[in-house]
Amino acid sequence: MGRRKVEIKRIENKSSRQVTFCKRRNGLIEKARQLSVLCGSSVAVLIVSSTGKVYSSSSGDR
Amino acid sequence: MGRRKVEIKRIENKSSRQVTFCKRRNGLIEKARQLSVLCGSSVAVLIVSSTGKVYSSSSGDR
DNA sequence: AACTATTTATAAGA
DNA sequence: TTCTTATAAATAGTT
Repeated sequence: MGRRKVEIKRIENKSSRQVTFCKRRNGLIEKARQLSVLCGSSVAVLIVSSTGKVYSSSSGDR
Repeated sequence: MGRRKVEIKRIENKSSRQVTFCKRRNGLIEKARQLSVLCGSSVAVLIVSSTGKVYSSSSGDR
């Protein structure tokens, strides 16, 4: 969903990968929240970046 | 992303909720897979439907 | 379950 | 790097 179609394979450029990680991580968590609210389901997401940082969200947080 | 803008609040109609759950659950899991591949990260998603069915995915599955 | 009109996410660019 | 915008992708309502 951007200026160009992107293949789903590892992004080699480190800074591009970092930017994409940040954007898509936020997007994924928002999608999880929406699914939870719209459908009354419980959703948990756990993400560990390639550098080892952990990000998580769950419908129980709110 | 549909014919109409949708408010993020519980869908009251049961069959609509079921259809939306199925579509968005699949979408969420695909987004998780893409994030994992693009950015070399580990991603796990756990979903429990309002009827108690459990769905999960993790980058380790593959 | 398959189809599109439309909204939303986001890849590049500023 | 924070904001913008063109385009790809997801999906709401329809068939």
